[in-house]
Amino acid sequence: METETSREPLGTTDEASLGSHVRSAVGLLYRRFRSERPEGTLGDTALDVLTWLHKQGPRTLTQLSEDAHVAPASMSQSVNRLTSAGYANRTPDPNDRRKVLISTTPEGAELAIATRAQRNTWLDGQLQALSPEDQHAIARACALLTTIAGS
Amino acid sequence: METETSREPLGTTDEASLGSHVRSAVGLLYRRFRSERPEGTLGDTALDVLTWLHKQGPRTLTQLSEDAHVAPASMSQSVNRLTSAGYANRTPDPNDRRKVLISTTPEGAELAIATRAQRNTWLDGQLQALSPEDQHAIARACALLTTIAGS
DNA sequence: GGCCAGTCCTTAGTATACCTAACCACTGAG
DNA sequence: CTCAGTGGTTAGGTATACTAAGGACTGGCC
Repeated sequence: METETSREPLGTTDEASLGSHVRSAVGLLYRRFRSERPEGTLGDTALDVLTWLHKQGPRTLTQLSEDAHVAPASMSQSVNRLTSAGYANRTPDPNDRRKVLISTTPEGAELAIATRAQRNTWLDGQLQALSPEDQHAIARACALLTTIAGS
Repeated sequence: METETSREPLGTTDEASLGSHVRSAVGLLYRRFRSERPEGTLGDTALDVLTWLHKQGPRTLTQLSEDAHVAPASMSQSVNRLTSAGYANRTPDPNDRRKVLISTTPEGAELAIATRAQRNTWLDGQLQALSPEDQHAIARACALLTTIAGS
């Protein structure tokens, strides 16, 4: 199975490094995912936030902004959209009232699950058509790249 | 869902499908890449366009919009930014004057190469620290996912 | 007690990038 | 020459991000 290695062994080709491929693939996928989004629904960031909250429980705004790699002010806006749509709540932290704990409402949790499932239908279908080895490669790449993104 | 390969090392929960992991990794990487962007420079889309033009030669606006999976109107705006910055030209197609051929200027081509190299420094550094197998997995995943995104 | 630096969050203003809808400009068929 | 279809553009709106500026609270120090 050296067929793929011969294509891109990192840095052999002039400018087409592995990083370039990763970057363009990410851009393409991101736009593709966005185009799947039905109108009138939450954006990708807002939905991600909802999912994190659902999985990890209440988080402070700063924690969320670090999770998403965005500035706190940006996250505050995203949370605004969620709260004004009734999908999340802000609760002052009783121990440190500078902090605000953000949590999902029941509707928010439900929406997070439902929307993710719906949006992943197409992608999962495509992925399941791949060979187990290919799926494994993708799973591995995701884990690796997630780590890199968080570093 | 239960028929997934048992070596799935990612989430243990049933809802954490491979598609979910791909999606969240893509979102994370996208935001990470964006945060690397120095201010006053071109956005990701504009830069991608410049790179495609450099590699493939002149393209019509509709072709570009299909490449990027965006609406023609959106691409028109992105091209506007490029042309007003002097990095691309619009040329009416002599055979069909409804069409507009978009091409890079020399400055645009140069910028595309330079900026990509600069932006990929960090990512390539991270990637080269990985084992060859991991790099291979990522290269394979990129190829697979690029195909999926384009389908 | 009261002051003050630092932390956490918010609001305001700006920019990128995407969308739909509406609208020209041109082509090719009749 | 009219008209339907194609290719592009502009207008208006949304989502997301940033920086800058400020309010609210905490904890240490006088």
